Amino acid sequence: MSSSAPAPVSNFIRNIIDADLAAGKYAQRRWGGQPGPAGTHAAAPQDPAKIRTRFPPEPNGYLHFGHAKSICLNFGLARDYGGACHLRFDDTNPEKEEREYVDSIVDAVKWLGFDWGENLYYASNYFDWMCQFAEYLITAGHAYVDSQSAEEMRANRGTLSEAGKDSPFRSRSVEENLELFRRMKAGEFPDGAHILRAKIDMASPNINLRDPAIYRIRHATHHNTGDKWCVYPMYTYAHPIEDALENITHSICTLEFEDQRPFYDWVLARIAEGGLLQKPLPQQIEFARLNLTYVVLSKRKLIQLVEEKHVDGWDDPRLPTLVGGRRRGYTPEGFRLFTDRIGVSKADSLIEYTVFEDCMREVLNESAERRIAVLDPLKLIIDNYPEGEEEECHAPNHPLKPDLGKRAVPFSRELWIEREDFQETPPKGYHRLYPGNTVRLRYGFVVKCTGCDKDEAGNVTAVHCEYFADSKSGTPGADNYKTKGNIHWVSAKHSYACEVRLYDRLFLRPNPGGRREGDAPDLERGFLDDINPDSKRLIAAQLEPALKDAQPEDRFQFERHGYFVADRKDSAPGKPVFNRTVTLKDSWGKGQS
RNA sequence: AGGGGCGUCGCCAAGUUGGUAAGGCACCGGAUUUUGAUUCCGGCAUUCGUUGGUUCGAGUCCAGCCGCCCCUGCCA
Repeated sequence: MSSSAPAPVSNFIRNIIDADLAAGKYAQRRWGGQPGPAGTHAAAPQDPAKIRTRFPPEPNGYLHFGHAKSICLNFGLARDYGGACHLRFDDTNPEKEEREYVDSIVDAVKWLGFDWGENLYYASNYFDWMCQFAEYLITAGHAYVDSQSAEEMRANRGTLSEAGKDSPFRSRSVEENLELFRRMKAGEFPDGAHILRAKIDMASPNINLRDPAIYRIRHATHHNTGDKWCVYPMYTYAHPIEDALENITHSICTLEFEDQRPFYDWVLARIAEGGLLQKPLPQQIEFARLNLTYVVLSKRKLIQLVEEKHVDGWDDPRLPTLVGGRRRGYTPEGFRLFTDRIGVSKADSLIEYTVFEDCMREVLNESAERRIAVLDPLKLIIDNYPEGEEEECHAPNHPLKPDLGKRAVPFSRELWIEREDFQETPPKGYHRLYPGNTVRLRYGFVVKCTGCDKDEAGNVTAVHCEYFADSKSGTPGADNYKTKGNIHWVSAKHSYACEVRLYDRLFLRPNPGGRREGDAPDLERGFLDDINPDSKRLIAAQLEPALKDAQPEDRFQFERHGYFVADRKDSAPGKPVFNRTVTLKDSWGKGQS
């Protein structure tokens, strides 16, 4: 929706699409309004979508930042080229997939700001066609039923450097294969008794072409098709068919599927030979998956973090899941900006986490209203301010957007200031509060520090100062006071204590579990070794009164601190709880306060 | 070991038919600034993993070498 999108930079995928479009590759392609084999599109009008891409998650887990890259990529291309992007659940394995995940995936994609319109599909709705195509392949001599055990199959597959051996069942007749496959389908055999395989080449240097499995027996209830089937297609067979049925033009996936592409093409070419699929056939394009420093993105590791309770569930704000990022306060705009900023290529890359954070800062700086919060409160007493008196100061809600107005913040004799804004003996270059120094209380008065109180242990318990009555911000002459320091505060009498969660990176090292300098050659480290024990800190902050009204997911900049969001789960009406999304940049070294 | 990929500034990443290295982030200066934030201006690869070759001319073509990633699930 937002218009100021910069011109997209060229990348290898856009180059392919540009060339395809220039060649008029899809000019004759038709779209029957629903996915289907050649016949369902034949008499239909031209496909209104210039290109079709798809985001095809398997509904067996939560989406993470890596998926966000893929989502933004696929939906972004469709948007830019006047195409369509389908949301398709790749639910070919009945044993691992659940309804709960499809709902969460739908939410996540919507939240990121994308719309698939009518194009929400399930691979499991194509099982009839996949099965017909399988029978066609058998009939054409391109597939056979193998009755070896899984172990035998593995043993006969060969190795990376040695050819495999043909299965003793490889030369069964078409009739026998058809008969067996139909009986498989009818439920006459137990799991694993037989398997349908593509007949390609057991000596292929590409292991994926050594007669890959295409249909296995699984007596299991499927979340969508129930007990209708007891044979299920393998991903490598199903995926190209799903793409073709849906008129996908560019099937974009990650690099590890590169070796699979010859089989992808083989499946489609064989079936198209039977006139069953519309041409041109979809093409698979592979890109490098997202890697981020200080983060783990593998499903296995994320599960472990959750199950072993190193974090508080899948939506823990420290997790790089989309639900976690959402609770953390990261924004959809930020994810989109990030995807654009890092680009897409085939080179393995490792993106610095700060790039991600900077994208969030950039978006939040523009959109978040400002508020005042004292995270580590220290009392400031203005000795020459009349006891019992109070007045209003006025703070702009957004320095970049005066039209957002100002709000009143109460001022009184005793304030809370940030503990780190006072130093009895200041380091060089420090220009906040220290005895003798003059500082402006942001949006309020200029004060001169006169000293501090301490307890027996020597800890500072309160700071004293005197204010200049004619220095109030916004009043004539206030600008005559020049101070280098400018600190925030809240009135002790009017502020309220609130739970704030200060989140920090979950891992202490850029490559969690990676080797460290000086490690013995045989030392194996786990990613859990690098967990940051201090990644979540709960504090009681003092907030300005206006913050009480914050609604779940309202985002603010707490001035001089960073961006915070009212937790969508733990906030109660009138009692929001805040999560720190990301700190402000700080060139003075405050960093992780 | 066989196959498939990748290697351009600290991190990403452009580089259509060979013509003499975009941009972003980071970083370093300087200006503005009631956030040590933001914004703004300026700087930042004689060099494209490496070695040779072809050419008037190569990041772009050829050959060799080096390094990294992926592939031996009835997972996706």
